[in-house]
Amino acid sequence: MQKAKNMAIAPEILPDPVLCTVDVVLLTLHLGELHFAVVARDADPFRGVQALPGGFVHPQEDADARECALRVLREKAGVSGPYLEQLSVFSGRARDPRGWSVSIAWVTLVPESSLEEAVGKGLGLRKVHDLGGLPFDHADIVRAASDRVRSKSSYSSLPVHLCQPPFTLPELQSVYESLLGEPVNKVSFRRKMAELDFLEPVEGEMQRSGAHRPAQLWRLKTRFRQALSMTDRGINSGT
Amino acid sequence: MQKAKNMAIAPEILPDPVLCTVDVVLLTLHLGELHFAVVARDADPFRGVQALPGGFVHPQEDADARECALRVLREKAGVSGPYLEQLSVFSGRARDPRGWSVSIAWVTLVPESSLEEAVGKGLGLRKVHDLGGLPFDHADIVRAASDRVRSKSSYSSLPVHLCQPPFTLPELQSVYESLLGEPVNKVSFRRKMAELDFLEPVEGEMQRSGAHRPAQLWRLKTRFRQALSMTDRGINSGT
DNA sequence: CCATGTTCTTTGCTTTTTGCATCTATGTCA
DNA sequence: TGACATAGATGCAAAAAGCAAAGAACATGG
Repeated sequence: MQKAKNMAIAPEILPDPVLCTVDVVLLTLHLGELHFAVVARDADPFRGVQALPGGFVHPQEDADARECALRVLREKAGVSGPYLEQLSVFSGRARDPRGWSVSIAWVTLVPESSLEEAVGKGLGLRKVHDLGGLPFDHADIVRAASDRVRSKSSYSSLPVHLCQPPFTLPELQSVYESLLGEPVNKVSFRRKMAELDFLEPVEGEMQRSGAHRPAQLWRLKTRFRQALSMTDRGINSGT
Repeated sequence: MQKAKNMAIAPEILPDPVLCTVDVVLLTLHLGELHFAVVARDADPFRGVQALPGGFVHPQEDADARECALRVLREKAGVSGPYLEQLSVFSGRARDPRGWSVSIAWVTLVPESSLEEAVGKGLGLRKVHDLGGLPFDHADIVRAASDRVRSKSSYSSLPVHLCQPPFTLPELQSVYESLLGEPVNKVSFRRKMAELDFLEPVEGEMQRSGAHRPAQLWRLKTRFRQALSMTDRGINSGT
């Protein structure tokens, strides 16, 4: 039993309780636009309202907050083993009517195809600029996640997690362009991918796209599934 | 009274308690090396051991976690109004013998001169690579803070907070070089500062350095006291 | 079975940015 | 007043990024 090992806290210094929760901004690209996942809340406050997938930390189940976020993702979105990074903590007495609370917010990026099943079961997708009606400070959280992802997109491998492997370089480029909001020079893009060195070719080429030269297929090198590859010079606009 | 307004939580879904604390990595430059501040813990566990300044969140006093971090800085290090940014959350059941805990970790950068009084009153300074004997996971926290600051140094105004204004460009350059761990080309550095555009000249020049041309004095523009100025291309090595 | 269209990929420049050496400016001090 | 030291500017060389256009590889239709 865990409690038996715990050290007692003198009652006079025992702090007032703080609600400790986790919220996940699950991002994906749908029709070339960044979307985040919402689920209907199953309890008050805001029962039935669409909100970020989240919940209380369960000290018995969760070894740490990352495990908690992964559990939430698994239970509410059917997602396992995604790229997951800590965003920020949102805290204070004003954000939750139940009292002083802490939300440990996480961002995760997945290809749209990995959400198909969950979307059939009630998971919702909303554009990251469509923030109306969100409870608590979830609008702030989504904004922060979107800003973080967009700013990291210009100098890292982050956007690759929105692509279902194997994928082609033109496909990946269009993902980068969606996040950056502007076209990218093709040659510069390929030079940058070579420099970042997080892709490896997959044998066999794709041809389904029709009457033209087939493209090489690529996938993420395994050592970059959690760690990002970064460069000190970003990608700029193009043609 | 705050409690009166709070919404009740049904007992069956009330989560187990989580200890909610704040820890601050207070960084400064001493003799050209990055140091962090430690204070002797005033309670068990680890009473008397040198640790990061920190403490429990006080829901009555602190409006949010940032306010809590500022309070800790004020009470334990005599620092007010510094540049302060959230680092990360360190959490889990293993990091604190009292139970499942969350530490919201913050980084702050101050000029050495602003710590003189607190150092006289028992605040300690240790090199960021000297992590022996720290309690909890404070070594991990300091490492994360040091990594964050070093990596942001190459493309942002962050290091300026280690300089007591007014300062000269050569002084600021040597601060950047200390953080980057390598010399920086003088012309590139000045071009980058001009591009980042976070400095404004102070009338009057310094001459105390002796038998040579005096240098222009500068200070941080007020709008960059909390927000950083960033560029998409970093500073590289130089002569 | 070859010409045509389409997109992927590479190549050869032009333009921009960065790095380096040097030159000038402006003070102190003997 | 001239030697010295560091601040700051300037001009050129090297490197990187951007752009246009050529070449490659396929499907399709005459």
